[in-house]
Amino acid sequence: MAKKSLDPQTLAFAQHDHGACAADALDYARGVCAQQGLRLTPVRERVLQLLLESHSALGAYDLLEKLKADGLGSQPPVAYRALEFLVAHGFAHKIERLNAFVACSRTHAGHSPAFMICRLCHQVAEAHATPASGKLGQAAKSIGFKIEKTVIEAEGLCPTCQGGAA
Amino acid sequence: MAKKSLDPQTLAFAQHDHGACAADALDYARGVCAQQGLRLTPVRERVLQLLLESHSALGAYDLLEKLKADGLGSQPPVAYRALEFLVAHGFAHKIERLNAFVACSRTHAGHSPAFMICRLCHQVAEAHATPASGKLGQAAKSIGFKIEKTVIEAEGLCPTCQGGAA
DNA sequence: TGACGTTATGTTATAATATTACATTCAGAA
DNA sequence: TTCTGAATGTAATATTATAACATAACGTCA
Repeated sequence: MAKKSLDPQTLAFAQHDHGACAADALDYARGVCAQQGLRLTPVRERVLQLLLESHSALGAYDLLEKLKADGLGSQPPVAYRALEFLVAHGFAHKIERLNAFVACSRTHAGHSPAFMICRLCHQVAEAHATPASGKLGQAAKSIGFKIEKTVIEAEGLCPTCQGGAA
Repeated sequence: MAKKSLDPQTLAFAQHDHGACAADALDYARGVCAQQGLRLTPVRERVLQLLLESHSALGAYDLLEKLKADGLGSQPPVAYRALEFLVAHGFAHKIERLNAFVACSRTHAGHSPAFMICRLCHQVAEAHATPASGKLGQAAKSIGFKIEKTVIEAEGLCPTCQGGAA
């Protein structure tokens, strides 16, 4: 029985007001873009919205279909370019394990994220990692490897799916 | 100036007798297979050999080309099936970040590996991770997420490439 | 031995993910 | 307005991966 965490970093598996969660994230992205002179264009904003609709990872082609439905672009590069922008600016992350993308839960800036992927419900929770401090960091240091980026993804069962069905 | 580590886990970036390194790994795999009644068939053994030739990750299609040259199979499933076997039994690992595969440096059994990928020379070193103990483990525990498998991959510069060229 | 069940391989086709290249349009600065 | 760079539209194609089914090899046990 995990404590009923309200840690916004790992919201995905907790009950929460998802409408507000998504709206906040979108507002945040709009703010950052305004501040930094980034262009949150219709395609980019729509992709972010689509990612924010759930805490699941979506493939580029899933997104592309929805964009099509909105009349916002129909060829793969449209989706990939929007995702590239969102990832570059930290509004989304790629889940390498799934070749898919999630919105950033953005509760910490300039972070090095870690993800927990439920193999049943496919939701993805984001946590903050400190790769430099663990075994990996030690190993890197001891051999002189300079870490620039880390991919940290755990696959398993979320609290809900552990109890429930198959 | 990292210490001249002889840690076999992170051999990739250190000078070592690679012929022996590869031969040992192959012998080890043969032994395990003999012991456990696993069939290290010609295709599987050849794929392992190919992976062992370098400490770089190879794509399934790279391997397939080499298999072709050996007359050992020419269609994708041949390579993927051999890789599936090798990964399932811990003789190789998939590097999710690269959609490619490396031989296991197998210096620890039943492990949870972490990888360091040099973005210049493309070599990959393997280290032993303890995901349960770091921030990720804490986060998982606190929300009740049950980790079954972890992907831990660092991208950056190996000692050699830091000093050297571009 | 030979018939059977299982595991592995061969092969075709296709699915899923991602990028290149080039034309066009749009937004903002000069 | 004109220019410039950024963003988008679009076609084509590259790369990674799997499904499905036929055939062959292997082991076992009657």
